[in-house]
Amino acid sequence: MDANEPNIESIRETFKEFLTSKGLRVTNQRIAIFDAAYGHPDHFTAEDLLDRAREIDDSVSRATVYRALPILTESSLIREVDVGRDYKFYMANKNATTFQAQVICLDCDKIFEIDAPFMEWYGKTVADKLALNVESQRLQVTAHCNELKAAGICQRGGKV
Amino acid sequence: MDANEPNIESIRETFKEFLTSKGLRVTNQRIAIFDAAYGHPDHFTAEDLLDRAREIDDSVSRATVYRALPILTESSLIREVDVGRDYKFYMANKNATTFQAQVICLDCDKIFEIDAPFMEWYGKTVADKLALNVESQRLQVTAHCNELKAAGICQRGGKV
DNA sequence: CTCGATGCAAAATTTTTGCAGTCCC
DNA sequence: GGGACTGCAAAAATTTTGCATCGAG
Repeated sequence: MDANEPNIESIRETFKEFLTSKGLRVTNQRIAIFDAAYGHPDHFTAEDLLDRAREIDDSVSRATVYRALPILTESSLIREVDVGRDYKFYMANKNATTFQAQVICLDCDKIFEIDAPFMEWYGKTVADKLALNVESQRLQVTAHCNELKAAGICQRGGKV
Repeated sequence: MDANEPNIESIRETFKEFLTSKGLRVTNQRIAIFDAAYGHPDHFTAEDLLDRAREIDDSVSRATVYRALPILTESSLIREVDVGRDYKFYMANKNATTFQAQVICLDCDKIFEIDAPFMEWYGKTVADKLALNVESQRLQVTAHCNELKAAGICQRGGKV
């Protein structure tokens, strides 16, 4: 945790303002889902989120989680991370200023976020060359970390 | 179609040899599925492939298609292209020598393959810096082609 | 009050699997 | 002839949807 990142209370207010500005209602369930998402330090699935949200408000249903996820994504407060599994991952959009790529470890099955600032250049290049309006980009690396695995520490700490 | 690309007959033989070398059997269904895949000029889904394979051999079942896809992928004769939809795409692995990225057009909903040779450098960089064995990489750009759309020709020809 | 939001359960969708019969080698 | 392969249908697994009810504004 970074000491100078905005605290959850102020981000929660931002979320409420986002809902109101879109003409959506501020419900207990939506707040519980937001809190669950922001309390999660890692990537999470819809099902993970449901479990956590229910610890906060046990009336939260699966359907509501699935209906809240696009809203949270649109607000940019969470980010969808699709690494090609059957289900999608999400994560709280903590203050990352540069493009994030994912490293998916085939040994420990974890997803790590790494900076890939050159992707901003790449997006511009593609946009110019092909006359496109780039909407989003995705860069993923699937890899083995054999040495680490051998040492029993495939599980890397926060920063890769 | 490129005139000097290997013809389907010789690639089919390669596939048969691959099956044999793996101790797998050369069945009519597998050959029909192979032919259907290689006869498809574009990206296709499992369901597309089933339809086409059934035109060749109507005994082909959905289960066999799903069971054949990993084999074809492992043989490198087809390539999996996952762009984050509910279902996966595949395509015949025609002679591409450099890394291929995908451009997904939000207007015409098509997938275009483009060369991204710098990804080979990127893979090496990641491998070195993080002590990983890179297994695969994925680079995708989602975009609008508004100008083209306005002109009614969002549908770009073969080469982007 | 009003109408958006919710919970529940059923549906939808793609992919996988169990099993009895088939056919490649 | 033996065992890998196949088709069929049921199962899995995640996400979506219809509908009656609830509750935010």
